[in-house]
Amino acid sequence: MPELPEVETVCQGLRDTILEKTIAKIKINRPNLRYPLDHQALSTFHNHKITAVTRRSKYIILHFDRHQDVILIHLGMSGRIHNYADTTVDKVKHTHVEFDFKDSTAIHFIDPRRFGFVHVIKSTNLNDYWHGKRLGIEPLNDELTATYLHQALQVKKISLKAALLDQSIIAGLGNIYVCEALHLSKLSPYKITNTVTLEQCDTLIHFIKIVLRKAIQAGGSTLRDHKKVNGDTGYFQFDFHVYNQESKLCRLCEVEKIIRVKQNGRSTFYCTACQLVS
DNA sequence: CGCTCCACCTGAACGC
DNA sequence: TGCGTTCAGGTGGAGC
Repeated sequence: MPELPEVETVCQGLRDTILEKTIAKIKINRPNLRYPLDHQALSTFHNHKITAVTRRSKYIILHFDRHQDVILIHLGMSGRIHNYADTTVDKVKHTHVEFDFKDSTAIHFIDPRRFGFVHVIKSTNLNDYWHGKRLGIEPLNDELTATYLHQALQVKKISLKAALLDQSIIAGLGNIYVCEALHLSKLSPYKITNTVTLEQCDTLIHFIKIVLRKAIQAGGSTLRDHKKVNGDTGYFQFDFHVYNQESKLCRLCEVEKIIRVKQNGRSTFYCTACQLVS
């Protein structure tokens, strides 16, 4: 499911529903997702209150009152979190973790493909954790400057598409928003990183921020799995210029048709007329 | 070391 | 209807 806008949408939904709620019980229905679930560590959150929900890249972080650890949730490709008005509802297929609250509401972690995971980490070790994952900077942060990106791209010789998917440069972009940002920037996904100029980096950053902000406003993109925590779909998929728009007319030049190619094993959608290598 | 590929899973969509 | 194939929003380890 989820790139940064989808994860941010889920975080916002969680803030609306579970802040200040106290965990009654965390139920684990499956011993492992991508990684083994730490039953013991998760049980230490019983009777603790959620004080904040934050996001780093595509990770959701639950913070608690009087607890030195945080719960990290990654949604993988197909993960979602659903809010329930009571703890006794019938759970849907692939509900792997249930967080029951003292007020008898609940949130469930659902993930058919099980590429997602739930980790317990010491708050003080969070920075080390991000460091270990080689996470780069947040795209919506002011830290993302043309100078930073230019420097990062200059030392590499890979396609611009691959570089933007590299989480150690910018953390949070995925296949959809990289395709969209490249198109708006009129840059070829095949352009080699060390040929990207400072000005082009500036343009790229401008459109990365725009496309992410718009997508967050739209509640993310629902292709199949992504849902807000209340069950609503996002609707940014209706604003796609290139992603999943194969053979449709390019919305920039209105002449050429969007094509789909394979890059590093993943689909790239782009306009051969607008998105130049030079 | 830098980079590409593939596995990890389930399920939906499509072709025959 | 059913079976086989391909594809999907991410990540990280193997191998070149």
